[in-house]
Amino acid sequence: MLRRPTIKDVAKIAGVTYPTVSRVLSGKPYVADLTRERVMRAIEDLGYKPSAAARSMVTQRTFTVAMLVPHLADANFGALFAGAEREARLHGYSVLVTDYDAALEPHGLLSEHRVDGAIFVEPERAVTLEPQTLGIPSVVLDDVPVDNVGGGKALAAHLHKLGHRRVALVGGPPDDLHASARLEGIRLIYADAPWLAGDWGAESGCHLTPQALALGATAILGANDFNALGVLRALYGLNLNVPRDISVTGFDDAPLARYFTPPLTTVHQPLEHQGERAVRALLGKLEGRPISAAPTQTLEIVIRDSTGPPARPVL
Amino acid sequence: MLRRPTIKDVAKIAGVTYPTVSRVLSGKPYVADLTRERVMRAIEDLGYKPSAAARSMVTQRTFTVAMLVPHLADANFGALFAGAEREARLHGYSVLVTDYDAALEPHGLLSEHRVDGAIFVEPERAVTLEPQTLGIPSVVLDDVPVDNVGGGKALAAHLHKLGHRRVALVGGPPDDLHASARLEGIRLIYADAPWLAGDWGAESGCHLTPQALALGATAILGANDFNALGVLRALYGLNLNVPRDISVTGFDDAPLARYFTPPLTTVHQPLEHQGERAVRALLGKLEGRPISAAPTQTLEIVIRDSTGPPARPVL
DNA sequence: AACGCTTATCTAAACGTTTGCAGAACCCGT
DNA sequence: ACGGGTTCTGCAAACGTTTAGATAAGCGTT
Repeated sequence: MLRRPTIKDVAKIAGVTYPTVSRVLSGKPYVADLTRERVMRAIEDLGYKPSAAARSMVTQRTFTVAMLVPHLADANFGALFAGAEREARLHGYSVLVTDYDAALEPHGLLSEHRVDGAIFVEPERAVTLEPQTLGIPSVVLDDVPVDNVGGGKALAAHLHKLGHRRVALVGGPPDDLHASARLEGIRLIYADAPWLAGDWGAESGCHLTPQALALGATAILGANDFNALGVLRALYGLNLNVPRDISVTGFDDAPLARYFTPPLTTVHQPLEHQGERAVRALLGKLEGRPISAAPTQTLEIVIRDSTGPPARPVL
Repeated sequence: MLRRPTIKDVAKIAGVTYPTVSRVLSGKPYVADLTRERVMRAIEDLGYKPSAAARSMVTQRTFTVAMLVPHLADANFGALFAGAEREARLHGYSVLVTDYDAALEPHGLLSEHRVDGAIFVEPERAVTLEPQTLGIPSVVLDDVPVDNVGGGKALAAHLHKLGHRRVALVGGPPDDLHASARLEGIRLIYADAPWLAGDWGAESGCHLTPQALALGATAILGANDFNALGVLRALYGLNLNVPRDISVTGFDDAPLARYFTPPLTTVHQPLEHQGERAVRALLGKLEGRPISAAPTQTLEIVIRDSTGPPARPVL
């Protein structure tokens, strides 16, 4: 294998000049049917594939957007990507996933005009480099806002109706916007609900559980489903039954949540839809379309087996 | 904003010609210290970022490799990516993650010389398009083989020692190589162990559990941790206690596995390491280095609380 | 038979880099 | 003063496309 075939090789075989081939490839009008056919054949025969690099040299576009996730390691962004990918494809774009940190490296995605725009999955990081540092348009997932407050409230209301009088929020980084919003919603019902912050991992939920119990909580709300899993784990270790002795809830409705022991009551996050909308917003920016502020999306609570009446009902 | 600064703009400001700037950027020798300094300053001032497209036009390389995962949606490849990314960065490459299907689209990663090589995470798909269809070097994750057979055997041996006489493998696609290898290992101990195949999801483990029970199994081996989670869920629904009434094992040691109820006995998969080695193998191919066949890597069993002696010991 | 339209193709310039080669300037020993 | 190294910098070609503008051919009107 010496060299990859170029548009010129195709042209030579088809007996035309190379701009004609270009026209065929981009589906431009004014190409004779016969010519088009010959060109197609040549392309096929040679196994020619256009060079994205050359194309984007002249068009100054890559038709690619980046999706920056916090740590790629643990994330839960599968559905998010699926939605984003589909929407992007619909408009002739493709989506690349990377780590924040990797993307910012000297040769990273964002540093060398490799993508036309970026989607930041976590708002916190985005702001610190948003202004002009980042030379390309970007959107934060939260530009498509979801009603975390409402979700928290729904969960709290559910527990309150079951008879719980004292609950605690466990997990989530102390300065995180989502976690804070969820707490805010909870406090709409339980004004003095304590928050034992940590991070988004199961470990966090696990080791904070004893404290929540010590605070007298009869229901523990995980800041997300993984936190909740940790809580479940700790409770199991303490020989406490869920939901008989204590109730637990999560947040996000991860695909696995319905398989926890017991299946987790949580709030469903329409991640796929969010990914789709984020892409739509980004492409809007890219093509200079005015972006209408997206309406906040309400979140549905999904009740499973991890919640029930408290052990000793107050009434 | 009219135009992004180019190497020529930098050159003008620094008072040199643009090839000199190029030399500075690529750290070539023979650049006067003073000149280098002036150029650096200009780059800084302008906020200049090189164009990857232009660069790869002339070098014919992108210094980027793709990591193709099955469905990106559900996958468990976080650690894998982390390892790959680190190793790649070490050699000046970056890693992009995408979906098989997306990558093969007309404008996908693989179709337009956007990457120098590809890593296929699942062997099955890779072979179907390996030969010359795919115009670039690629490696399959299994080029860095792990001892699935040994892992299965270790699990089986552990159960056997606990006193189990009848076990069943649950989940995993019927034609999957990994799943088959795991079964093979199990049958080294339990020659007639049945396999109730499905897919890799929790759902699969969940609805196949009753059948496994009907077969008289006192221990159920999930083909992976998610399958095992489904099994745990089903058992919970059946009011059976793990491990008192029945034992359960997984495979892979997903980060979450230690937080299952009860914490899952499983086999640890060194994903990070595998990602690292896959990249090393790929870069080897890219740079024409001879690739030494990697030795099969042994897998460690990790024993947690989901396994114990059978309910009615045979002896 | 010359005219204008439409349709099809070609010519040439441009995109932003890297790199081989050819100078230019300097320093050294003669 | 002169040739012969170094060390630095400029010139020009090349990479594979897209796209405006020029040209050519075909055809229906006058």
